[in-house]
Amino acid sequence: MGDARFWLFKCEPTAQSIDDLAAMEDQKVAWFGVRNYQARNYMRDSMQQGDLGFYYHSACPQPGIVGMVRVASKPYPDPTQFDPSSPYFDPKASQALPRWILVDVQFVKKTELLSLAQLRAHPNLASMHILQRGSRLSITPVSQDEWQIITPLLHQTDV
DNA sequence: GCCAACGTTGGC
DNA sequence: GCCAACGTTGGC
Repeated sequence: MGDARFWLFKCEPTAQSIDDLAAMEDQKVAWFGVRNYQARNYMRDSMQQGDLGFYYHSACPQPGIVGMVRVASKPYPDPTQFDPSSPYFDPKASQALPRWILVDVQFVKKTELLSLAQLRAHPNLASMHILQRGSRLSITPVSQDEWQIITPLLHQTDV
């Protein structure tokens, strides 16, 4: 703890693209709907306000990194778990014993697509979590080495 | 649309 | 506690 950490946030662009995030109030959104314990634990136990992350578009024609984001809150209960009308409602969760914890994620910048194929092609990124066979976690840690390899490959978009 | 990989559920 | 069945993810 204490050291800066880096993350990768996966999201389907049909659900919430990097442009959608940039268009939100304060360019910030609660990362609701995570229902995987490991991903939850990262948010609850390991993330710190100010940590940086990559924004990754998945399950789409061009999967890959499309921008940079920042952890913009401390962990707090995901409100959708208490909402019976939400698809993320969890009847086993209560206000006293919330089960699902999230953080706010804030837009930092949009970049040109750094595709999954490009990531795979890089010899020094082979151990990246996202590149492992069968990797499905929606939130994964990124090592400092990986961060320093990838950030220079992210090019500014002309907007 | 296919299918491999993974997490969860529930019977026993 | 085991494990088969099932649902979901996500690249291709």
